[in-house]
Amino acid sequence: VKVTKETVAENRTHLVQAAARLIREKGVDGVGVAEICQAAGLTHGALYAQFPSKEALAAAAFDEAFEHSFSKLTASAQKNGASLKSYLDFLISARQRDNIIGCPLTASASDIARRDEALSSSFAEGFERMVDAIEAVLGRNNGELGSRDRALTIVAAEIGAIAVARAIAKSKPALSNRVLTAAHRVLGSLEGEQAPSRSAKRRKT
Amino acid sequence: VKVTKETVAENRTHLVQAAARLIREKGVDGVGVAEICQAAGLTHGALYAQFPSKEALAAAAFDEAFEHSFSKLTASAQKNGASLKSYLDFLISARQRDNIIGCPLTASASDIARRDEALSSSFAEGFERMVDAIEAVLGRNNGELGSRDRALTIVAAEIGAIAVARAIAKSKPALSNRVLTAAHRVLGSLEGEQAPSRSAKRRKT
DNA sequence: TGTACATCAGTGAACGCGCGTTCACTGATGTAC
DNA sequence: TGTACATCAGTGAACGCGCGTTCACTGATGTAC
Repeated sequence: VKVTKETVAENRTHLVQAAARLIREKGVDGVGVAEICQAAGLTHGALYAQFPSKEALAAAAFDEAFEHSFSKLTASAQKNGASLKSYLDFLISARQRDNIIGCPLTASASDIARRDEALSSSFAEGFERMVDAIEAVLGRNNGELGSRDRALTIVAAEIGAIAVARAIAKSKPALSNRVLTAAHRVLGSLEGEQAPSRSAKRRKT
Repeated sequence: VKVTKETVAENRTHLVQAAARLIREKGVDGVGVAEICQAAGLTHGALYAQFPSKEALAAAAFDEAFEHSFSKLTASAQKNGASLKSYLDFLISARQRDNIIGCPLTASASDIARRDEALSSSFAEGFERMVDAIEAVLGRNNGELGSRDRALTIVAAEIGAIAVARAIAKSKPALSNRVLTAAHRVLGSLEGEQAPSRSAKRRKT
């Protein structure tokens, strides 16, 4: 049944969004194409009119999920002043841990290493964007630690903290919460002192 | 073919070790029972004389891998003085990233959340042991951050750093290395100052 | 604007395949005597 | 110690199942005239 161009685009969007949600929830191997297509309101055969394979859909879903998550992050952080604390409030929280359609970085970190290079590239790009965003709100000095090193560590640590918190949520919920609050507090301490801004310097002289 | 009790025990060990290696490498879903049994020198049917299911073997493999990895960690760290740096040298390195039979915490963090509670418990136990080991070598004071919070964060961050380094190794090897060195340096800064020991106090008075 | 028809997104049955698991069978082990 | 036999770890064919993918077909769309 041929459909309008509009419908084609809508169907593709539904497909990608359904894939993003289900893959985040169950993993790439944990969800079938039939289930994804059904969630998108289509039959499983329809997928192959839009994508050459399940893996290609997964890559598109990953990009989509990252875009969505990143825009929510920056919106939330900027509303609250774009400080390191505002980012951490969003990223390291029970809400993020329990969120079905949360950040794809945290959902599939250890999965990615075993998949196509396309997914590795997607992941790396998303990771770098996140690191850039964090670095932008860090002070320049923190002992001998540069802002880039701290930003890289904060993002990697956030990913680890959420992954751990999710992994142990079933068996040790209290410890899971503790990991989140500890990581939030400790990573927050890496903000560093802001080097005097140019306007502040000018005021002094 | 009935075999001696010794052989039974050996076969079981081979089975668990092969499973630990292959699951770490390919993930629980990425490796089949036939492949595991073949690697252990058995046919696939033999598994069910020892374990009720693949998932049960996976749990045993996880415990085994953790035990093995933890004993190597403590041995290596104690040889080098059991400081935070000696732990980080072992845990956050290219060697650890590329190691096939590395720490199971890092291999399957994001996998665990989607599996049985048995695996979640195993993971939580391993995580806590690691946190205890790290906390034992931390100084008591580091600004307002308690040693428990810092230890929890260091282990979670280590897991995240290795997961990220593995995920992006294929597409951005330089960035992968940078994540490791950054995490090593920044987490090392969380060691904290040692509160004066009792003997030192006594010397003062 | 109205008509004829080529296009192609979507359908759903069917495909081969590999999976985890089962089971009748084998034959050396380990035990009872 | 020697013999008879029950045990059961291991074998490998077979099972049902769900997977990703293919394909002949459908029928509304969108275009050519």
